[in-house]
Amino acid sequence: MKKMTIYQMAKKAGVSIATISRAMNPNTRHKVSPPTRAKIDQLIEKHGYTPNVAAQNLSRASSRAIGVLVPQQEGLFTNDFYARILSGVSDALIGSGYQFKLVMLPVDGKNWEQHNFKFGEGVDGLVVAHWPYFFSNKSFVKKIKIPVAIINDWDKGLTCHRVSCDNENGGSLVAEYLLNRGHKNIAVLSGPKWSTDSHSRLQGFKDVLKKKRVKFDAAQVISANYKEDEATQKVKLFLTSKKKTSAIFCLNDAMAIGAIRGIQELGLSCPKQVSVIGFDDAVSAQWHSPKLTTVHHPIYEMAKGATQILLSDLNRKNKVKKRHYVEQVFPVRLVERQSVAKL
Amino acid sequence: MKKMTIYQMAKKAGVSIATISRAMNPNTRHKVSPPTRAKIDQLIEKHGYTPNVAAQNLSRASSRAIGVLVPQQEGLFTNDFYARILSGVSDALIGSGYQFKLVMLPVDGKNWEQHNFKFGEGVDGLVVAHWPYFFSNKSFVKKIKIPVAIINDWDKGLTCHRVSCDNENGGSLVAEYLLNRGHKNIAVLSGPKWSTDSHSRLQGFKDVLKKKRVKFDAAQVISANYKEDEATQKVKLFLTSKKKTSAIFCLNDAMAIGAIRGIQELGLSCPKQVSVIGFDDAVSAQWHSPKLTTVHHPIYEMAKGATQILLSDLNRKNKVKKRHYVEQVFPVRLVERQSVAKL
DNA sequence: CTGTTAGCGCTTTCAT
DNA sequence: ATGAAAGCGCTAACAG
Repeated sequence: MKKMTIYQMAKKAGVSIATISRAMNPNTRHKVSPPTRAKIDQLIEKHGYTPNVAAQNLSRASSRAIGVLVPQQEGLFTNDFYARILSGVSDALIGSGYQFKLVMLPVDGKNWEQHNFKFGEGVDGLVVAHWPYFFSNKSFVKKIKIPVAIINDWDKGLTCHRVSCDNENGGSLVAEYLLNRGHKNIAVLSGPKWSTDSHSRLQGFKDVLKKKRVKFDAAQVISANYKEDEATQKVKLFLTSKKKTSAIFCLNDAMAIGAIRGIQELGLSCPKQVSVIGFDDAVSAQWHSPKLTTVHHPIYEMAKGATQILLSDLNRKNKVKKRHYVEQVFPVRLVERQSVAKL
Repeated sequence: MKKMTIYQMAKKAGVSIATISRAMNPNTRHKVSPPTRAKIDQLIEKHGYTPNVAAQNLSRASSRAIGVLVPQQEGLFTNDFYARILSGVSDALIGSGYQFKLVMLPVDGKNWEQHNFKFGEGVDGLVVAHWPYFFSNKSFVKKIKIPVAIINDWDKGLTCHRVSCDNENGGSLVAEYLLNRGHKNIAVLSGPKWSTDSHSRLQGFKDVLKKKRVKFDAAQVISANYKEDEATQKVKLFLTSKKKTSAIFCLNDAMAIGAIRGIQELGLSCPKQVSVIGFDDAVSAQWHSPKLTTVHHPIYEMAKGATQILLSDLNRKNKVKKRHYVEQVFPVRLVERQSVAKL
């Protein structure tokens, strides 16, 4: 049983295709007389007619879909962060009439040029959550002809919407919290050098220390890579040389988990002997022992916000108003659990 | 800067639109002479031309996208199960040339008829992971004109592809494991009556008990609803009346977590006094204390398998071969952790 | 309220 | 190797 076309339906109903079209579209449905409407409805039901979406899209010059650009990676959504992003986007889409399309792009830089053309990929707008791609292709934002909203606090001055979170304040909150609990000798497990988030967090952290006149030198930052295992190793190494450290600020939760393991493998207790504080508030953070004190990253809200911004841009498009790019910064908050001791 | 059309590109290149089209398409690209190809490539690059996807889809009568039908629910993908489904689908799609489209449908039965027409929603095939919808609309499988793969072991005899897991064997594994560890007085926290998975698991469980001549009566099954909180309540109630229970088989992990809490709130120890075993192997299961012994549910593999089946169906479509529906059953395995004691 | 008709931008024979 | 032209199925003016 092949799909029916609007022409076939029109013939069966004894009306023109325009009438069928009107009857099918919520906005024009009232323009069809009740009797005709009823007849058409019945026919539609009987034959299970559904309009050809491609034809509609072509005719309307819109796909009524927004895309989410993510890295093409095995098991991507078992990554809590991406799962939260998808939830944010899909929640924002509820009731909007827009569909949700995943646009996956490889993470390695190879052949990205080939993929560029994919940006037209049948979406009216794009939420970008693809770090690697972004970094080597900032200019794509200029090339792409549809509205874009980027999730993160990279460059200013991009011709697109941007949502980010207050990483700097997050770092400050950590510093204040640790200081208040009596910690003076704090080590930092940094993120990869390319991570602007990591830099901002560290900056906010240092600013508070400086303001409070707590000395902090480069030797206290352990350069790491956001990975759990590496954190374990580096922490063990660090702790065996520098005895004085009473707390470690990990620039993400994965490393915090790793750090705790490192501490425990050294036969030390967390938080009794060494406290750990993370950043992100990954779901697993609340289950590990000790439960991780960390800074909540509003990634869900950011994704939702990015989508909403996109949607209102799309709605505004018909109007004459000139486009402007919105930037939204979401607040972070410290979540106190059990991995930081009071000295 | 508006999007260019193939006509504008053709004019600039001094060739016909057919030539542009050929140059853009991998399959026909070799039919264009190298010089022309080069010129076109350069022009495309210069103007950032990308074909209009809707037009392509209409012309090709294919969207090169597969859809995943999921319930429209806030925070859906923070649910581990759905996250794993998405990962499975997107992993299967890597390199396939197909895009991934989320089709979200409300969970309450209202207006589902209105949504029916959405099934044409611009996808070439559909992976169904929408329990509520399925149950009230089994017939949609007949109406829909594209290949469908359903994730679960509902009805046999549906005209679509189906993947499931060996729930019954899962139940058997649990029974054997518990029996081997010396448990005789086992309670069961059942799932909602509509859950065929739950029934199958229980069936497999009972079969083993019967075979081993361990008596089991209806009073030992606590009817519950897959919810954590309810499990806590029911377990506390049950345990205060029936003292003999040494182990509880929970038909999903959420309830297992709840059950453990119930046990602990009663001042009892799990697994020392009461053992608990779950089903699903949710990510959180490995972090709770005690770490949950459970049956691993291959939902990721199922989603991936469903997608692969769909893709090969789609590829086969051109050929003359008659369609046939494939059914694939994935094995489960027991994951031993710390929530079951040896008596 | 309903029908006619001109696109929408591309793919794909069929010629040449 | 290239071009001309016929759709693909629908929407939206426009006319009545």
